[in-house]
Amino acid sequence: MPKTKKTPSAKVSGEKPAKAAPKPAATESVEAPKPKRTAPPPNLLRGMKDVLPGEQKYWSLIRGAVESIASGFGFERVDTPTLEETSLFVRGVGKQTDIVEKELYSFVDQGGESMTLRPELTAPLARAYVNHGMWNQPQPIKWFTWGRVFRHERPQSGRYRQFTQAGLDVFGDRHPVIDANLIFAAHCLFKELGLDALVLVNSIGDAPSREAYKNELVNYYRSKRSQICENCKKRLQRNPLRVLDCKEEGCVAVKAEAPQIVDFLNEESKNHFIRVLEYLDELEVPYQLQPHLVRGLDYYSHTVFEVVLAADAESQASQSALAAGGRYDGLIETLGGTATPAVGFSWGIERIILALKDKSIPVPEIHVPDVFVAQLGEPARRKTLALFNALRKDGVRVAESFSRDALKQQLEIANRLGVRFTVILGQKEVLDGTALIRDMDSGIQEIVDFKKCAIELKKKLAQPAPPKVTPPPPPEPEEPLLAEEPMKVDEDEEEEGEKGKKKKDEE
RNA sequence: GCGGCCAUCGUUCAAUGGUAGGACAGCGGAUUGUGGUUCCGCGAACGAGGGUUCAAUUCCCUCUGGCCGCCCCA
Repeated sequence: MPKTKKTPSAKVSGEKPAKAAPKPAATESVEAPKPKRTAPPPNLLRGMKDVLPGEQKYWSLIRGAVESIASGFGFERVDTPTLEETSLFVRGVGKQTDIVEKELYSFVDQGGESMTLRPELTAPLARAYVNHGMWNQPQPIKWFTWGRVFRHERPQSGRYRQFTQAGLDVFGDRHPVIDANLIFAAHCLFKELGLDALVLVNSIGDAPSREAYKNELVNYYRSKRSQICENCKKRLQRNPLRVLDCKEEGCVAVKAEAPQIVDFLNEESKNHFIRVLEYLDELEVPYQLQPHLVRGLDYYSHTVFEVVLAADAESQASQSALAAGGRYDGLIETLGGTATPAVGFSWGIERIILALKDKSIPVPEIHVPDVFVAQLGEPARRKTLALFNALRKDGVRVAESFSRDALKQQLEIANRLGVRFTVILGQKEVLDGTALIRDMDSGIQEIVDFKKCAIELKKKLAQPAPPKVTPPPPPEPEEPLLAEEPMKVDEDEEEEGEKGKKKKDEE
């Protein structure tokens, strides 16, 4: 059975048969050209992502969890503008940092002012604290914020140019218990989401301690100069702490013997750190000391931490931090406020979503309607319109397909949506002043008074849904852990399949 | 910013220097007002621009975008 019958006329005339038309249209004119695109569609900007409806369940799950943690721990929501004066980040985050040096989305507006799409949430929050004289309020100030941030980096998975952070920050309290409880809050989210997470923690002390350590570190690395990479030699001059992040073989070896900052903390800094760890023990937060953990932003002091998946703790994966933060006691003063201690962190929402997907954590669907209203015929359609709105106002999650005529299609949609009940209104029901309530699971239909329809439905919905007898089909088979299987076998098989098909076609 | 790999219907996977094929999803049918199964049909793609060629989706270059590593970071 040949798939395409070529009409002789088409062959003779040499015209392009516009695909294999089911009806022989040989005599018809074929000139109707394929509709051509007038202009290529605009592209999504590099490193940006659309969040389509299918993704929303992740966002709403995390948003809900984050909000409940924030309010549970006593944080109040604050939203700052996406756009800030460029100088805020130069002063706050630090001129020397990569974020400010090469990743800023900055531009000059029509008024000639240099402004920047915020690359992080902490500096704007600190600015708000200063601008509104928050030190006049009872301390500590505990703020929760959620927003998009922008960094012009080379995108890859877990790294976008626009991404979302949610942050918790405490201003005006230097007590170590604050640090510990905040770390606990950061970890809480992962626990609630079912992700096995681990806190990596370190202290970089106060400024004098840090200076002393930097000197010693530089001295040590200079003594090993022959063993370290070119990059690290540069780093020693520019930003010495960064050498500890280097993954070059030689540098890793040198790092193993390198002095650790804890040994350079002055009494006060050390004491603070020890007490943070004690409180973490008390809170039973799974943490790991990382003597070489440093942060890239200038404003950090004392406690610094990251939250990673327990599975990633060893692998040192570069995009593995799902949340990170620390203490920044000097920032408020740097921005012109009265010296105010502060500590905070941010969750990286996109990375958490990736982790959720990666671990195949089940995420509840959103927007699942309970009831579908179906209609047959124009009079019924009119009544359905009103019924739909009555149910909606009553708080019933209800769906429709007003424009369809065939009941069959409407039931198909109702089925796909997964509603528990479908209300059917037809010619007959309209005349009788009744409605049909169909239980989509059992297929049992009940005739009810149209006016009592809403009440009846609410009564039914109040009862718990019976457990589904047929379990949903198992999700896609797990990817084989061993991906070393040679693929050639499959190819051969497919080739044979192709041949077989061709043979059939020839017959 | 640097290096490597890649780019085909909405998704996914093919094939090809000369008509781009399947699967899934979508849409529409299988007689009057009943979904989940089945059967049939339809619409749907070579990222953009240049070059080589009689002819480019295929070869070459540039751009754009994606993935991975580095820098750095959530």
